[in-house]
Amino acid sequence: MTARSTTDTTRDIPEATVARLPVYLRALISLADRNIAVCSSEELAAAAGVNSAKLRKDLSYLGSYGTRGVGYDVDYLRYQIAREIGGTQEWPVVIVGIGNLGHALASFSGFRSRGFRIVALLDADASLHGKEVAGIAVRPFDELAAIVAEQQVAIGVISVPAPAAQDVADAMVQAGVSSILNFAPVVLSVPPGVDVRKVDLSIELQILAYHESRKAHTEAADLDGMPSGRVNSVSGAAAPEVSA
Amino acid sequence: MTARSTTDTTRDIPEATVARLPVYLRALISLADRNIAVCSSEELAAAAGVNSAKLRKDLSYLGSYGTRGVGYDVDYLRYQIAREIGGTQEWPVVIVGIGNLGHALASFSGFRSRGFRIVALLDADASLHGKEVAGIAVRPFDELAAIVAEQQVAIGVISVPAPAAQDVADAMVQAGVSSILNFAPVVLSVPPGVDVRKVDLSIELQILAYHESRKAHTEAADLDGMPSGRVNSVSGAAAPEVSA
DNA sequence: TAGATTGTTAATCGATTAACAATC
DNA sequence: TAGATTGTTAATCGATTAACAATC
Repeated sequence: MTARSTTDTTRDIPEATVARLPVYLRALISLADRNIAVCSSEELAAAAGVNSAKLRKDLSYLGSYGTRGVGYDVDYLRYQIAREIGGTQEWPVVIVGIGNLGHALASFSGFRSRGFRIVALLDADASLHGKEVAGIAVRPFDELAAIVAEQQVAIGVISVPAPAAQDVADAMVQAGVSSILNFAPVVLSVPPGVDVRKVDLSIELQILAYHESRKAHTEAADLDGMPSGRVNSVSGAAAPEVSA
Repeated sequence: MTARSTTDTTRDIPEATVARLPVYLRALISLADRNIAVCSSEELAAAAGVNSAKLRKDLSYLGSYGTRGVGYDVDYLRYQIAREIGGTQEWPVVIVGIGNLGHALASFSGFRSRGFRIVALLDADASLHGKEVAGIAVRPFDELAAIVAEQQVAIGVISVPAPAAQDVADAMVQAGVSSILNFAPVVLSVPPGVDVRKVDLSIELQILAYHESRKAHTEAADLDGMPSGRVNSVSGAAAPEVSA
């Protein structure tokens, strides 16, 4: 019955909290860049676009890293969060599908700076092989298994057209990848133990359109100038996981 | 106190449900393409990667569009969902920031096929002006206000580097855009009434890495081959909205 | 000590799920 | 009528929030 490892230091952190930790980390980095050494939960929450109660609750799952009456040491908290979310190690990543989107992903500097190293770009299209994208040569899709084994790749990114996505996922799983970020607009089937997160660009727009179409109705009623302060907005993609 | 319009036919649909409606719509289109005229909640749920109880609950917010003992008429349900999420009209969209990502977004065929028409590509970089991307000429960022007004643009996409994102958001809001899809890794401030959704590529990978780092511990315990069926995975980005 | 701010509790809210009565 | 499947209810679960005791 697959007993849990006994080394269970891992307090389990709620999914919603896990999804916000990278946001807090980014906010802390931004504060550190501005030479701010200490911050209150109120300040950090503002920088992260959440309310302070939620922030404190989230941080409480990690431990007690603040000082009552004072606040949080920016560098210390930053280190603790980075450690918690595995940001202190480097993760090798493969990208499969080097079309427009794959090209953009390969060129995206944010991955590297957050501990992800793109070790290979793969595409089934032979006309792309050998071409360099962001300084990395595109290689044949067939080499996936060898690359994953050799470089210990745990995370794969799928940016192929929808009809090819399931086959790519199957090959990734077969090769030993156990976390997949999927940009193809399809529901992937994967065995238990494999995590899939999906980024679906049209769906994001469709959700906006839904709310937009509802706004039209009440627009007239809002014309009497109501106070219009600014609100920090975060709507990170907090997606449910898959497969135990 | 901004009274609600009296034309309140809108049963209010939970956010989590709204985020899944586009997934159901896509599943129905796929069924229709395979000439399937009727489906049960069980079948549709499988195609959408959710369980059938959730699907039925979600659909119940729209109305009673099924037939007990029979199932759902694919075309009819498809139409009803499309109507509900505003997919029967066309939404003009502007994209600001035509770097690698903006280029990929402009070329993405999924937008057009889901009722979004890209009416303009804007960039502050003069060297891009006049260049065509996906058949659309890149224009100066300055023209934003004129374009939004002229084409009645409600939805804007931000794919500029992080430091420029807030300025772009401000200009969009000023011009009359009230829904923003933000790809820049920053927390945007917008006035109430403006919706922001955020797609944050590094954060998606960081969430995967978090779970991945926890998997390592229990790996050994899982070696005794447990049943490993397949599981449909959906982890759409179900993001909380912003600003009332 | 007085003031500030954390970490935690408890209440509330929203989402998920199983079960089943309604009904084709 | 018997079998199938929806739409809804009620229980459960997880996330958010306000409030405040603990404590620097």
